This record gives sequence, C-alpha cells and structure tokens, in this order.
Amino acid sequence: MTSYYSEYKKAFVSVDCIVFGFEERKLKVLIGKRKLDPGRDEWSLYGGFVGENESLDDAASRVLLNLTGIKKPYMKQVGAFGEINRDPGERVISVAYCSLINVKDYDSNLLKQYGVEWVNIDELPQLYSDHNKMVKHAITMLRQRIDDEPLCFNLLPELFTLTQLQRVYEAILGKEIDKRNFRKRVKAIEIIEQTALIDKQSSKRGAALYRLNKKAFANEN
Amino acid sequence: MTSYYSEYKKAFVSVDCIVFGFEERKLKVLIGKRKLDPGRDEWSLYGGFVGENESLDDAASRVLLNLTGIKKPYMKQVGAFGEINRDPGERVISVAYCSLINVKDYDSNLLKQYGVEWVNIDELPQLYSDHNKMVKHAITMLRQRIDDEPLCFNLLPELFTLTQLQRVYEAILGKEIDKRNFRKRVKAIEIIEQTALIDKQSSKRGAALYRLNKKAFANEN
DNA sequence: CCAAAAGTGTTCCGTCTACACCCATGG
DNA sequence: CCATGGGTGTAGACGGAACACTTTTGG
Repeated sequence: MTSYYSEYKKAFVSVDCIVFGFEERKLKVLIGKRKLDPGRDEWSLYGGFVGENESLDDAASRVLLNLTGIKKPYMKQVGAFGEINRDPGERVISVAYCSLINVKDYDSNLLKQYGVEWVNIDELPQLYSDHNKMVKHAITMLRQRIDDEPLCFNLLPELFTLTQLQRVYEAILGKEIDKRNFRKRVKAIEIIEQTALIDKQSSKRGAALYRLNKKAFANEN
Repeated sequence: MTSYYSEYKKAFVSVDCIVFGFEERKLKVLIGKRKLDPGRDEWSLYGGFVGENESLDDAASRVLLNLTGIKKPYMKQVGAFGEINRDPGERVISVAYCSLINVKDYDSNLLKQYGVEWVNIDELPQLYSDHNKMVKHAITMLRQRIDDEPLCFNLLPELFTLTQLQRVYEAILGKEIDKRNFRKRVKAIEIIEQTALIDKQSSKRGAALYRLNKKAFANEN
C-alpha cells in the first residue's frame, strides 16, 4: 500500500446523529446514556465511527438505520466538529448529522434496546463532549431551512391534520402562529392535498386529513 | 497511551479553503496547480492536513494565513466531504472552509510563491477531487447568508463607494440590482457610514467613500 | 461640450399581519 | 347543552420592485 501522506497524523472520524421527533406539541431529540468509556453514563447523542469502506453519509445512514429502523430518513449534514480535546479519549473528528423522523413510525422497542429516550429540546441535560453545541447548530439549521424547504412532513405520519402541521411549525420556530394565516400559506404552496378521510382522534367534530402531494413535492426539489 | 477506540480505523483529515475575492465586477476564487502527487498539476483548492495539536478551525486559519498573509480573515466552515475515493491517494476526510478577502490587501507576490491565481467563479476549470463540489456549496452558502449577514465588506477595502458595494452584491447574487433600491436598502441598515472622502478613481464626478460602522456592526453580530 | 458615473423619490403591487365568529359533535 | 377543537375572510401595514432624470467634471 502506497502512502502518499505518511508524514501526517491520522485521526478517528465519527458521525453523531441529532434525531428530531415531534410529540405533544414539542420538538424532541433522541439521546441516551453512553455505554462506553470514556464518558460512560453521560447523556449523549447516538453516533458511531466511520468505517474504512463507507462515506460520511453512508456512516450516518447506517447509524440511523440501526437506531431507528428507518431506511432513508430525512438527513442533512450539520457540520464537522474538531476541537482538539473534544473527546476525552483520543483525537476524534466528528461530523454531526441531523435527521427528522416520525415518532409514530419509531419502534419503541428500540428505545429500550439502545437505551435512548425522547427529550424536549428545551429540557436537554448536559451532554457528552460538544454534543450540546451540535444540537444547537442543528436547531439553528432547522429554523433556517423551514421556510425554504418543506421538511416538517418528515416529523408527521403520512396522514395529518392541518393543526398537527401547525404544531410542528410552532415547535420548531418556538412561537405561536395565527391559524388562519398558517392555513392560507400552506394551501398556497400546493404541496399538500386533502384526502377524503377524517381524523376523529383530536376533536369531536373531526378534522380533514391531508397528505404530502409527492408530485408537487418532487417538482420543488 | 491508552487507546479507547483501537478497533476502528483512523483517516487523514484535511482542510480545503475556498478563498473568494472580488475584482472587476466578478467574484473570484484562488486556485492553483497541485504540486504533489497524487493529482500533480491538476487545478485545485489550497488546503492542508490537520495537525495533531490544532482544531479544524485552527488548521483552516493556519492554511489561510500561509496563503494570504491575513491573520483573521472572515471564515466559515462549509462542510465535511468524505466519499470513500474522493482522494485518489488514500482515505482523506476533508473539511471545506470558505473565506472572503479583499484582493487589494492581498500580497500578489504570494500568487507566484504559491502558484495560485484568481479565477472567475463562472470560468472555473475542472478541479482536483471533489473541489468543484466544495466551491458550489460555498457559493450557495454565500448567497444564502448575504441577506442575513453583512459579509460583503470583507471583499472590499476599508473605504469603498456604494457602487462598489453594489457590484459585490451583484457578483454574488449573479444578477443586476436596481441602484436606487439598493442604496435605499443599505442606508436603512445603518451599518455603514459616509466619510468626508471622495473617490476620484472611478468617475470624473467623484463618489463618496463609505466605511463599515464597526459599532453598529458589532451590535448586529 | 459630451461621455460617464453619481446621486436622488414616488408609485404600485403583492405579501404578511392582525383579528372574531360560526360549525360540528361526543359526552 | 356545552366544551372542544375545526374551519373560514377581510382590512390595513409594510416591504420590495419598477422606473427616469439631474449633477459633476475630466478630457
């Protein structure tokens, strides 16, 4: 094996995943207690090292598939974190990825299996290493993107009511939105379509169920 | 030395810098011919490996200081690039950084010393590895940020005319802007202040020179 | 005297915001 | 019958876009 760069030091490279979910009007993140040293028992994001034969994106996909059982979740790179002593063990460069999933699709057995839980973003404990910083970046990114890109659907089931969709926006933006203005806007975007179905869970009257219009969505992206 | 993660493979980690400049109404990037194998003589961004005792940001700062002679240029991380075979030599994870500098400040001796040159962003040749992708990301980032953050000043001398500032916006956005609307906007932001000085280079009549109001700027950031 | 760039306001239109009431129904 | 959430329209404010002419002066 040739070694073009042998005069330089290598480093461990990992990915850490900020998995967002939505429940009870709140934006949540999956975190768990670390099972390894260093940092055993500290709260932490879920991550993994990047293998020899996988790209960064592949590594993140693998980690997310393990953790959530979802094949192709919505996923974006947040950035690379590389302070010298960010990991108390050794020099590790970590690339953070953020992902949005629908909590209802999430097999809650996995919660136990991986020892992770959903925690409200405004009630996060102190996390291992620089993971709080990663979450903060990810939330900033979400807020910036929400206007440009229809990403809220990833946090909802296939069928959803307009009120649910509004709650997601409110949770991400951290403020209340006017109902009529909200509905006007989302209907103008024409990326969702009403179904004939009615949801009777949330109210006595029942609310129309909508779904993402995938053709319109594909045109947008 | 303890080795917590010894079962995993390490990788080389590098930084690559997209250095933007502005001249003759055009946004430009510093690129040069690679002097090393693999990829010797291909056009390439300027970069370097991340040392044992420096963070990613530090490595980028070091590389930029070398290349430009500027201590603390405006600098932002673009993202991490980690395809398996992105580097023909070995597995290298690279973190791209973008930077904005004022071409007039740039010591043009360094151009020769490092064998780099300013190339219009719309006339880029094919670059080494995934460097074209990095530049594309960086430009997208610039365009998104330009409205939120006053970053154009970094591409101009300390004193500049409103027309020059407008040219920078036009170069970044890739379209012409209405002069009156532009002036109205920038004056409303109140982050620049007029000086008593007049620039006679660009026109016979002369144009008022402005400068960044650093107090206002600090409040914004 | 004229070419070339600097400088300056107003109108229009579309978008965002604020705001309040009736509807349907399960319990 | 009433509490609960679903559903709807309008008016005013605001911000962005279009648009043309006068000024100055070096050559």
